[in-house]
Amino acid sequence: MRPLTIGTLAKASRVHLETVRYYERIGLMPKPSRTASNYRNFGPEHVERLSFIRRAREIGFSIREIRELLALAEPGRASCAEVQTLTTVHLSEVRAKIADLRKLETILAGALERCLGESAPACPVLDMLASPRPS
Amino acid sequence: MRPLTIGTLAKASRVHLETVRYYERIGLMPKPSRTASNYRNFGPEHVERLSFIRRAREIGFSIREIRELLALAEPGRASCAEVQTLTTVHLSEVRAKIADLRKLETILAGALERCLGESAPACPVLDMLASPRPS
DNA sequence: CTTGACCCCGTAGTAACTACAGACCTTATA
DNA sequence: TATAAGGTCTGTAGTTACTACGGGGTCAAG
Repeated sequence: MRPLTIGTLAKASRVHLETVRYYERIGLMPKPSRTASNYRNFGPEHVERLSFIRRAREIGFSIREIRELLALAEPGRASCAEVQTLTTVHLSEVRAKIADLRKLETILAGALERCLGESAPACPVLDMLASPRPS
Repeated sequence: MRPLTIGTLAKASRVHLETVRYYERIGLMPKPSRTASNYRNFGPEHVERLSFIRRAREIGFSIREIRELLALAEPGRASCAEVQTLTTVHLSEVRAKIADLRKLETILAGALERCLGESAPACPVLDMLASPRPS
């Protein structure tokens, strides 16, 4: 098969082309070999790694966390326990964020409900933002 | 009372001092008057406006949205309907985010559960990230 | 041989701050 | 009055994770 150019790699792993270059710049992806005309030349292992990264991003891991995951995924380092720790931390962050957003949801929905009620002398949303003690 | 310096204003409205300057730079806060020695000199209306902004940020409104809210809050423009629209849009964004995070939560919790199960030949989290079809 | 699609690099822009550096000013204490 | 601590000034750069651009070189098809 043809040498894998950056565009093909990007499509294969469903990562934006410019993002591939970005990942290389920040050292998340290894520098690939180059053709005579200086084009990047990737192999299947790059597709795999890049797809791994994309999936991890989709699950909400940060670049820093992905670096750790990739290190832990190295052969010989099958340290499931450490991966578990990382994932647990991440999960609890996700849960904290959900809890926060649910509070916001309640606040916003409450204000909007008051908008629909008849007894609104002023705008309930603006009131809430203007006064120190929102309902 | 003393002229309200930036530090005092920051404390009173519970906004980081540097953020106050930032808000002024981007035109979210009006430029205050200055003392003879070029210190910013604020009044109670600044505390109010800054607190309004902080509460709106806490509820997750973007700076752009807050600009609109502030414009709508101007006296004479009591356009509750427009505020309601803005808030409704924001609420649906919050709900969408919650839905996304809940999916992540399920995925992460599922992988971790498999970690605890006995039948783990490899790391379930890494497996999930490595294979195109996670369970 | 030309056209269009691809690739190169470096830089700058995005959101919403936060953190300096180096200078000046004010207030409290000795 | 001197000085030391702490507050304020400006402008710039760093943060996260990209995305977009400009100005060029390269490759494959017709």
